[in-house]
Amino acid sequence: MNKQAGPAQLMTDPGFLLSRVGAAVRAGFKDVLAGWGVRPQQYLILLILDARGGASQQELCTAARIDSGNMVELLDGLEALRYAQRARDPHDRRRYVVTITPAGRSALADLRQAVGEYNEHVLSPLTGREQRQLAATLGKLFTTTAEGRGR
Amino acid sequence: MNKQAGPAQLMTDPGFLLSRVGAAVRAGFKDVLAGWGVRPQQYLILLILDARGGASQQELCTAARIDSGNMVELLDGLEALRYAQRARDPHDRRRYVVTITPAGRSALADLRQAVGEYNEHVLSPLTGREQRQLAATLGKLFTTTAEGRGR
DNA sequence: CAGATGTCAGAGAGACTGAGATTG
DNA sequence: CCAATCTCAGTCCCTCTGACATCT
Repeated sequence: MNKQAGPAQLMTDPGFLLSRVGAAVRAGFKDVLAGWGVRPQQYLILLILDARGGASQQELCTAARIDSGNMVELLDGLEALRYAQRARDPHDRRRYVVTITPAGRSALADLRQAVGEYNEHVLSPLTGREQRQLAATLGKLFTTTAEGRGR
Repeated sequence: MNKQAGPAQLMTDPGFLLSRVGAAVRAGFKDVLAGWGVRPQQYLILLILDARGGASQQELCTAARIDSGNMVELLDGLEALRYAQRARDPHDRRRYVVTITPAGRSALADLRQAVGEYNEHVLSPLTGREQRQLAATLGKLFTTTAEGRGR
């Protein structure tokens, strides 16, 4: 087993590894969700809607860090699947109130199960202790890299 | 496993954090390289060419995990910048031998400096110990998530 | 009017697929 | 003929920008 991974120094570069492993995890994640016709961002939206009970598109954009230009198509897809629905906010008719449907909650239960299994699979090479350390360390980086996005 | 990942629980989900932080790091990385008119994949190619002294496009695709269809345009760009050049392999005229130019090595020195500073900035919220642990853990995941891609 | 919300069209990147030309 | 290498055209997803209509 030759290691052929290019410059060996990259294998210890946290920035490079973060970007590479993150992309690989995202790709596998996408494949899992594709079985339900749902994209990663739509899964995120369903999670938020389930937790909050309802949100404007603006709030969804902020919470999920999704550009408002993309949100339109993502919600169109969820409405076509009957997993979510839009309704004008009667108090402020510029806004839509987006809610998750019973069918959406049902699908979300399956999705959570599948995603949980995928996570276990991806993290299986690590010990439980390493998994917790990784989550804690990434949590730190998440809060600091989170700033500055959005329109 | 347990689960019930609402948005709050997502902050402790390693898979989610990996995908998010990885994307943020990749985006910042791209901005740094953009100052030299170089894209992340082209930087990777330069690193590999510098380490090996020369490679066919096929070898570059494998080492950098880049699709052969994309490699064409990436090398076109590096040739236009005079950072790399293609020459037919006289022993197998199907192949190109790609090499880095002196100008490419010079630019690469600057790029390494800038990338190093960016890495320090990104990882600054972590202690030295955490940085080493992160690199080691990601290294494990990299080898297992690496399989299966390529044409 | 100014500001907020949502929609739409298009750019650019990365990842991928399929077809074809050239060479071994 | 078959396989390997490279090129080209096109698709898909994600991100971002700018213009626009609607509503407060």
